Amino acid sequence: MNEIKTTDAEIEIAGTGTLGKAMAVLEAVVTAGSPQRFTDIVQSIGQPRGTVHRLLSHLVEEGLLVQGRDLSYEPGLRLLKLAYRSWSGNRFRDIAEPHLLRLHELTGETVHLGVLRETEIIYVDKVESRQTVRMSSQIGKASPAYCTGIGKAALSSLPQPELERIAARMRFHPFTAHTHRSAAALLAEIDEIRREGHAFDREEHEAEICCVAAPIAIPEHDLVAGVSVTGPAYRVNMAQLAAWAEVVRGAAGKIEEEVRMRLGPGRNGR
Amino acid sequence: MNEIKTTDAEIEIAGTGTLGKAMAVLEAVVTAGSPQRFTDIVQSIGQPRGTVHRLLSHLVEEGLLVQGRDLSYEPGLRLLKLAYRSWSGNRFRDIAEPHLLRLHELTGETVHLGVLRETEIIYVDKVESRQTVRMSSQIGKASPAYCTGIGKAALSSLPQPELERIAARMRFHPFTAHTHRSAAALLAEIDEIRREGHAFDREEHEAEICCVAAPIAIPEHDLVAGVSVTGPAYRVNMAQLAAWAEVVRGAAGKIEEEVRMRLGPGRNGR
DNA sequence: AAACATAGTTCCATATAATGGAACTTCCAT
DNA sequence: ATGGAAGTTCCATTATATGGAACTATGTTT
Repeated sequence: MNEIKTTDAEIEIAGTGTLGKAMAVLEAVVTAGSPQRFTDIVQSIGQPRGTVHRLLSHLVEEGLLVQGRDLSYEPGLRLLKLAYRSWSGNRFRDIAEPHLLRLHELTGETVHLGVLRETEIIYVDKVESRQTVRMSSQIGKASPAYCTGIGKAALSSLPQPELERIAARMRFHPFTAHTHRSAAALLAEIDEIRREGHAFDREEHEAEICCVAAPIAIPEHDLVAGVSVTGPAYRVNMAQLAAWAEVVRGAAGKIEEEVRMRLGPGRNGR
Repeated sequence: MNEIKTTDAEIEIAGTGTLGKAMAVLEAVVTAGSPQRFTDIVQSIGQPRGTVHRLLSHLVEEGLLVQGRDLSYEPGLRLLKLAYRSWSGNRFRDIAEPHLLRLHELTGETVHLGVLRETEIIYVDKVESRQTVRMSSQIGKASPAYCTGIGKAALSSLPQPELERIAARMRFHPFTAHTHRSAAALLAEIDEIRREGHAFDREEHEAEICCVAAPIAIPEHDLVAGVSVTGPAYRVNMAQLAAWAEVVRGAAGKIEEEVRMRLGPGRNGR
């Protein structure tokens, strides 16, 4: 029992016992994006019905899921509450915020702060270009590292073996005509990014969206992140982005420095 | 073992077995708001060290917590990621959004959407008055129901027995001079709110902050929520709030109607 | 430096809680 | 009515969580 299923559609279950299974169920429901019925969940998890049923009851009792009158399961509010408290108490985000605001004032475009987690970038803060498009945050959104400016910048600050280990786990989905299609192509660009100190996203993730990003690396806190300035291609051409590269690098450097100062050295002063 | 500890400082552990304990540990770390050391956590949980230690390892392995070099524990990014997907896939929020924007245009002040969960209101969406003060969301923030406009509005739409059950569980913390100090006082105001159809927050939660709110109740989906328009007391006096009451009630009504239409009837057409 | 104190980690026999196959109930369609 | 699909409950079996205690690492005092 408890084998790791490797079928594509199924979610992997880690070696964290009961908690791992419960999280796999939670993830399955949350990822689906629409209310999931019992049978759907059983299928995506590949665990016996009795087990899945009990896990679901526990998740509902904990407020992590809610069950509607049609018996389908949806994410519960407790997740939002937990995330809010994590976010608002996050010292890295807190330290970076004024620098993001300054970067926004300088450029007038949207500024993002993202942290690398395995092969993904998770956005932890954002300053909107205007309130126009959509009102609210993409905070918590996860995007692949290989096709985003922050992602590539963050990757460029990793030691080569670590970078290669992570690159090997990526699945290169071709979002646009410009998306990297292989680890080799990505690694080649990373070399260049290391020399330049900044990365571009040339409509690699979304058509018509470009950005310039710089890495923030604080190895003594296991933190690999990045800042970026993003804009629509029609308004922000490559020359403009290149011109902003320096202030973006500057902001990244200042954030790095301030985090070092305020968070202190890690264990053993390493 | 597994007794429910009732000491004030300790976190209660539900009857959800291993998951319940793991969530109690997670909650303890997240709630603390600062990195928690092993011993801190053991104390706030009141479970044996061996057990807590293993739970922590599993939570770290799952990405729900991260452990710094000084061995302290902090919330991990996986929480943000899960919450983002829950939030962006939330149909109630999605349906309500245009109505919130319209309300913001009409009033020019900050508009909130919140859902009642036991004795608390959890904010699920927000339209900022300006981008001035702080850039980002209080989405996911939990506030007590008895001292917020949305909270009182939402409570007013509950059947009396349910209301009384919930009111009995509240602890009336006196945030300001105007905060209700007892269930009796709250229940009396709820009576009035039921007659009027809207609720005010007269600086009851935060000094200098007022609001007017209206309830959104969709019993067939177990949804009790509210919308509000909030402003600083110096700019928004009671007369102004009273004048907005009607549009707020209107927005709440339209949201209610549209949710009923698009989410369909619950089970048994109840 | 030695002795002490404190914090974190590992171990393992035991008890408890998770497991999962199967029986059962409910709901819906024909 | 009848058949079938979806959801729920049951319970003997087994795996997993438990937690007291021993252990290791770190840091403080004399």
